[in-house]
This record gives sequence, C-alpha cells and structure tokens, in this order.
Amino acid sequence: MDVDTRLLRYFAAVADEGNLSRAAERLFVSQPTLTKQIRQLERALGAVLFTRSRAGMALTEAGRALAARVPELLAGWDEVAAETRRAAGRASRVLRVGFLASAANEATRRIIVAFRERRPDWRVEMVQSSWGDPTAGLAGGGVGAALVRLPFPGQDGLRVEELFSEPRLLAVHSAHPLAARDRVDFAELLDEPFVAAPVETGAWRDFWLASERRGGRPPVVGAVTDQPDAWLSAIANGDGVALAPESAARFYARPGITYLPVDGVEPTRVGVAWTAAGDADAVVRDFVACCLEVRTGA
Amino acid sequence: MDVDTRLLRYFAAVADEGNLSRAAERLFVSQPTLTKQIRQLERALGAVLFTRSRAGMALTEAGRALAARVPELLAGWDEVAAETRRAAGRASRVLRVGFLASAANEATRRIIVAFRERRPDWRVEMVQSSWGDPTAGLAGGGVGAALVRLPFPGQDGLRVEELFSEPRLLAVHSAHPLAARDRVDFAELLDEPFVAAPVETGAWRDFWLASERRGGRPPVVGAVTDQPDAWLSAIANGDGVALAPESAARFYARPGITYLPVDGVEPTRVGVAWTAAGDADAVVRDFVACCLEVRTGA
DNA sequence: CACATCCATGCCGCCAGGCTATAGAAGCAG
DNA sequence: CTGCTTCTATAGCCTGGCGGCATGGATGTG
Repeated sequence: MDVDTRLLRYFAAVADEGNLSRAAERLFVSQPTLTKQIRQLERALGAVLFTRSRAGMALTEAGRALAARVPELLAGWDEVAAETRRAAGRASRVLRVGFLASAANEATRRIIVAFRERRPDWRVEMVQSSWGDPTAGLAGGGVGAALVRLPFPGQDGLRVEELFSEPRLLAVHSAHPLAARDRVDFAELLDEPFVAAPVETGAWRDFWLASERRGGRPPVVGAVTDQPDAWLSAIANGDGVALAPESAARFYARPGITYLPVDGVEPTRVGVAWTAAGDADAVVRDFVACCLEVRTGA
Repeated sequence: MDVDTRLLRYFAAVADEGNLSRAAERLFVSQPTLTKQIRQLERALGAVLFTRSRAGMALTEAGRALAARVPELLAGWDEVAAETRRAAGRASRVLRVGFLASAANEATRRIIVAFRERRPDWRVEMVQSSWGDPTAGLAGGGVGAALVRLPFPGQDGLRVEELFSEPRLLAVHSAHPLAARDRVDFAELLDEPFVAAPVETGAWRDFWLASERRGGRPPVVGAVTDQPDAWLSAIANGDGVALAPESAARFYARPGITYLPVDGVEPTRVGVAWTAAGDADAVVRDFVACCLEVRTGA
C-alpha cells in the first residue's frame, strides 16, 4: 500500500503525545482533521493502532510495532532527499548555503568573493530560512553549509565555527517612551512585551529574549514571528520590543523603528555550521575555510 | 518535506523504463498524469531528476542518487506495514491466510478445523487474492501463510510445502465443438484462444497456458482475467478456453461451462507457503503442521 | 450538576490526482 | 523531403481527499 510521510508524521505525533488535541496543536492542524487522518491510516493498514478513551490515545500492540519503526522511515526519507539535493548541487556546481536574516552581515559578501576565487567554476546559492529553523536548513539537508546565529538547538549535532560577535541593541517603535533614550539597561525591560521566535526554537528563542538575565521571571511575549519582515512589522506596530544584532540598525533600518544600545545582555555570535558529512566534502571544507579566512581578516 | 510512496513508485518506474509512456502503462495511469507527478516530485525536492528528450527520460546525477535509494525506502515501508499487520494479528489471535480461487479445495476446511483444535483461542481469517498476486498476499506482508498453486513467481523466496496434486481439466463454453467430447488431447488445442492470467505473473501464467507443451509456439490469448468470476465469464462468453484444476468442476460448476479431461498436461499442485520470518512464528508453524497433517490423512 | 476535555461525525470549500484532448518537437521510413 | 510515429508537456475538466468549522457524545472533575 501507499502512504504519505505526512500521515506517518501525524501518527508519530499522536503516539508521542498520547492525545489527539495536543498532537493536532503541535502539527498545526485541527483535531478533527487528525482524528480522520489517523482513522484513514488504520483503514489502509487494516490494523487498529490506538485505543481511544477520555484519557486519550493509547497505542495498541500494532501501534507500538509501527511507532517503533516510523522514526527510522521518516529519517530515511529525509536523508535520501538530502542526498538527492546534494547530488543535484554537485552536478550543477552549486553550493547551497543557508542563512537567517542578514546572515554574516557585510562579511557575507567577502566570504562569497573568497569562495569564488578559490573555486571559480562553482557558485553559492544563498537559501534563506525562517527562525523556525535555526539550523538554517542544515537539519533538513537542503543546504551544504549555513551562516548561523549561536546558540541554537541542534547545534551539538553539527560542526560549528564561530566567526565573530557583535553587540546587541534594543529595537523599539519610534513612539515608544524609551525611543528618546541614549541607552537602556536590560533590567528596565523585564515587564516590556517582547517579540519572540517560535517556541520550538528553544534555546535560540531564550537567547533572543535574554531569558538568563531575567532572574527567573518569565518573559512577556507580545508577538511571535519567524521572518524578519514580520518581526519588524510587529515592532513597528508596538506589539513588543526586541533584542537585535547591532547590524540590524544598518540592515533593517526602517521608518518607525529606533535602535538603542542596551546594557546587561551578551553579544550575539555569528558562526558557520555544517554537518559531519560535510567533512568529507571538499567543497564544503573550502567554504568553511573561506569563512575562517574572512574572520581573520576582519 | 513530505512525500507519498506512490510518487516514489512512479519515479522508480520511470527510472526503470526510461520512458514516461511505458512507465505510465506499467503503473496504470495516463502519461500526462505521470509527467505532472514527476514534475511535482522535482519541485518538492528542488532537484531535476531527469533530462527529457524525444529518446525519453534519462536520469540526472540527482536522479541516480534517488534511484539508488528509493527501492530500499519502499521496501522498508512495505516491511513495516507487514510487521504492523502481523502485530495486529497476534494481538487479536487471528492468523490471516491468503488464498487463490478455491484454495486447497475440500482440504481447506479440514486444515482450518485441525488448526482450531491445535489452537482453540485462535482463528483463521481467509484473505483472497487475485491471480495478479500468485503469492496470495505473502509478498505484500498482509498474511502469515497462504494456500497456493505451484509453481508461481516469487516462490524461491518463500518456504513452500506441496500438499497434493490434482489433474487438470479443460474448461470450455458449452456450445464449443469440443464440449461434446469425452476427453481431449492438449495437442489439439494449440490454436485455441485461451483465457490467461496477467502477464506479470510470469511462470504462473505460463503454467496455466501449458506453454512448455506448445513446442515453442506462442499461445493465442483470447482474454486476460485475474479473478475467478471474470475467468468463468470469459470462458462462458466464448472468449477462450482454459486449463482448470479438476476441482473446478465441483467448485466452479457454472451453467454454460463444460469441463473435459485433457491429456498431455501436468497436474496442478497445491501447496502451503509462508515467509522465512514465519519460521520464527509458532502460530505459522502450527498452521503449516496442520496442512501437512491433513495432507497425510488425505 | 455543570463544566471541561477528550474523540468522532457531518458538512463545506478548496485543491490535488486522474482523465481526455491536443500541442510541440524530433526521429524514422518511404 | 514529407508524412507519420513517438515522445513529453499543457489545458481544461471532474471527482475525491484534505482541511476547516460546528457540533455531538462520552466521561472525568470540581
């Protein structure tokens, strides 16, 4: 029989959560959709996978058998898709490099120029990711290397080299009372609503909320965004303030947004990341070498 | 990204055939459908998988990378689905037994009774397959054992025990000139149109066409069917004649069909088959033991 | 007993998979 | 050289599936 990996992901989420409503929320679909999709998978397989009750969804023996194997199936497909993309890139001599927001700022250009000098018959294709994926595409296998902001979830499973750091500023809408200040201390911001990254980005979101500087107090979240333009709009609309790299004042200068120096928060660090498999790839190694070369020269 | 195994099967067929039109025919979809589905897979992956030309579809480097891995992905899913079904069967103490047409004739009943005596808390669920699948469901993993007709393609990869054999008769429609005969020699039938099984059943179809008794002459195929009722209809309609097990005169007695003894063809052999994994399954072993027990008593 | 929470069903809208018809390009045979 | 064949691609249409919302039934909780 045929199956869509989407159905398998749905199944895995329900198996993991033990509850259709929570799994639906996690998958960004409605609960009736999920109940119908799970039923369809059961019909297609000819096996009951869950027992239903007010307490939620408990796996049956067949369900446990499937739950044990589905992760490797999904991972297998992801790996094959990634290898296919890598093969496509090699064939067309294109290195796909993932990035978030402004990547490595002005250094990005110098890195690409250096790479072109080193490998004139290759070109770099910059592939933007949302903040929902702080690995900038590495996790999904669609890119060979990525320019990232540290720290981020999944970092431990990747090769990472820090390139440089830059101080962080506070971004506020221009009518905000703090906009007239020369600088602000983070301690003054504990009750300010913040524009945050999605919850599933974990440590990355905590970093940009400066959670470890809040003395255990939870942040006030005014909006959640995962792309720069949405983030800028939320700030300009007064939904919240945000910590931003210093370069944002140059790369994201926007009417209605003021950037202020802020004391009491660590600088943000920019790095280059790649997968362990990239170690065996001379093209990826060359790209990383160019990043490190540009770092030294900066 | 998500993918449907149907798309991967389509890709594999095109990769194998090198031609959309032939692959479409093999997959029982139209050529425009296939061209659209392959394009969609390429868009989803972000990689060109084929170069197109009047000569057909040639794999690119990315296509070759994918083609190398897709069979194991598809086999992996099939195996997981089969294991899930087996787990479901164990949980509900149901042994699913595949069969074709009349299974093991009257012996079927005796086998099931014997199995019930041996394992009173279990039951047998008989699962019919079409002749398109002479393994009677074993290949797809939906059954734990199967009552089969020998020989059949895929047999070498399974465990098989012959149970008994029976002579073959000729089935003709009652207005056929041969219907009045007491018996017929196969040599007289070389120019008769035959009702055949699907081409992809290979050796099984050859067996039922008695191909090795035709001195190299290709059979005349009047119709192709894959289920008993369609087969009987085709014979009764005069589309062709067919070799049939002797038991067909009892199990498929039909107005308008006459069964005649025929000389010059081997008898048909009935067997029980199961997968190598079944050796480790005590329930499957017991079922096979019951089959052998009934064979001895026959 | 009222409410909350869980899963299931019904209905609707939109989109995807499949079809037929047909077009364009290119190779082949006469 | 021309007509035909064969290959893939596109357009338009139809039907079924995916997803939503509204709501129902069952059950646990305060």
